[in-house]
Amino acid sequence: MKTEAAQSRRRRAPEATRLALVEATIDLVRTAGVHATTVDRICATAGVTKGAFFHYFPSKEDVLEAAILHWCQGRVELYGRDLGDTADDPLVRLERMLDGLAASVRVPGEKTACLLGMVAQELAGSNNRVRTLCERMLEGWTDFVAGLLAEAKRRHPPAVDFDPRDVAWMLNSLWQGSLLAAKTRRDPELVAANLEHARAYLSGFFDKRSPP
Amino acid sequence: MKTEAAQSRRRRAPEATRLALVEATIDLVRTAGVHATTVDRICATAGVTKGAFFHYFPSKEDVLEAAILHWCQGRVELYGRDLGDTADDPLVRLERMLDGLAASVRVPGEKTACLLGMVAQELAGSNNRVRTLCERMLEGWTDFVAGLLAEAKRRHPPAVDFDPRDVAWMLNSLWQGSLLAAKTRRDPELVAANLEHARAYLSGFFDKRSPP
DNA sequence: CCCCCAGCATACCATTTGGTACGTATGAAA
DNA sequence: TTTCATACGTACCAAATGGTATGCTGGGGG
Repeated sequence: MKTEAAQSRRRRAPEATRLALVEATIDLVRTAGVHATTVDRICATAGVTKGAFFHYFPSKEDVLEAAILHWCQGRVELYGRDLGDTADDPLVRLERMLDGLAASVRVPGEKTACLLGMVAQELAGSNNRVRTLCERMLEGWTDFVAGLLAEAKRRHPPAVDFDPRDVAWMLNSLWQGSLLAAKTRRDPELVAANLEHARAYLSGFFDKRSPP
Repeated sequence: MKTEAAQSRRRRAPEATRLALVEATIDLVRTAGVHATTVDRICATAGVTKGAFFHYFPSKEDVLEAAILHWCQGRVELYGRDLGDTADDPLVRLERMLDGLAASVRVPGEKTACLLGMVAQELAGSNNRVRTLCERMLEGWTDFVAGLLAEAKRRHPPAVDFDPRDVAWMLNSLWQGSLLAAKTRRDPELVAANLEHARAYLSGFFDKRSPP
């Protein structure tokens, strides 16, 4: 961890310090959950003191929200690259997305956990502010996938009809549940196996070869 | 909450007191998570004092484990009833299971949360004892479903081959993820919709009508 | 009838936690 | 060169938390 904010202690680098705190939060929450991630530990991981922490964030809840935003933005960028050109066939882009997701849990040092899932599971029942934010983020991702599915329907009239948003939510749910199960079993390959089922299910809709 | 253990304060009812503590733990953890569920709150909900708590459980982790065991036993009994006779067609029993799961989130006062999922999400990365217990419980459920699927394969040779355990893990993952998403969106119907996709996927395997 | 131990209740404790008060260093502007 | 707001660091605090020590109490065995 210990970003450059640690070394350049008294050197002014506000953005770097803030980012270090946000990334430390992401890292800690993903491994231990929200409540087990204390402000002190965030500071220690980021290499700054409490004074710095509360200079940037009025409360612990505020770093959490910043962390969620930063995390989701990062994921959008990551998967966005994987998907390739927007002009490509939506079905191909969908395939690339599944490949990208499977690949993301196979990265050696990477934890098998989604920040959004961790936070939502822990706080959805008790903190409505955070719950709403998680809902918005989940919805964003689902909308994107639903868009791909809708475009795929238009370009490749499916053999069986389906509701894009409905299917997108199913994929999102399966993804979250897969991470949960994989982490519990300590077997990232479970995610890949589940994504293969998702792929098979999707291909069931479009199974007659369609014109380019 | 407040079970009869509250009223019969000085009345000796060891089993009732223990059960009250376990059920209070289940209830609280399902809504707020593990770390947010304090020993004090468990005691208050169960209507007993800390002295009683530590008389039955050496530590907080021990109630948690007892809660997990009790919860899983309760679920096995609940769904066991829904499935009907063991001699029935496994495919029919599978359908009943999906119906039972969908129904379980529609119960009016019921929370949209699985104790196992909550605990696993929060502790799998930090507490190996509890993680292992959760893994065993998840595996138990998966084995059961895999057994049904294997029996279904035997009785109704499927059009497309599949690995029962693999599919069972997928269903388990989808279930957990659906609860997570439904809780975040505050929409239990999402679970039902996702289970319909599961049903459709399964029927894809057995889609040619087979003899009774 | 008395004793004694399981089954609680009460009071307390050390540590941790989120948060505050306030001091100090830095660099850019005047 | 002085000024001054920003960007931190240090020292502290009240509350919460998991856990302990110890005392009381009722009912079943002797």
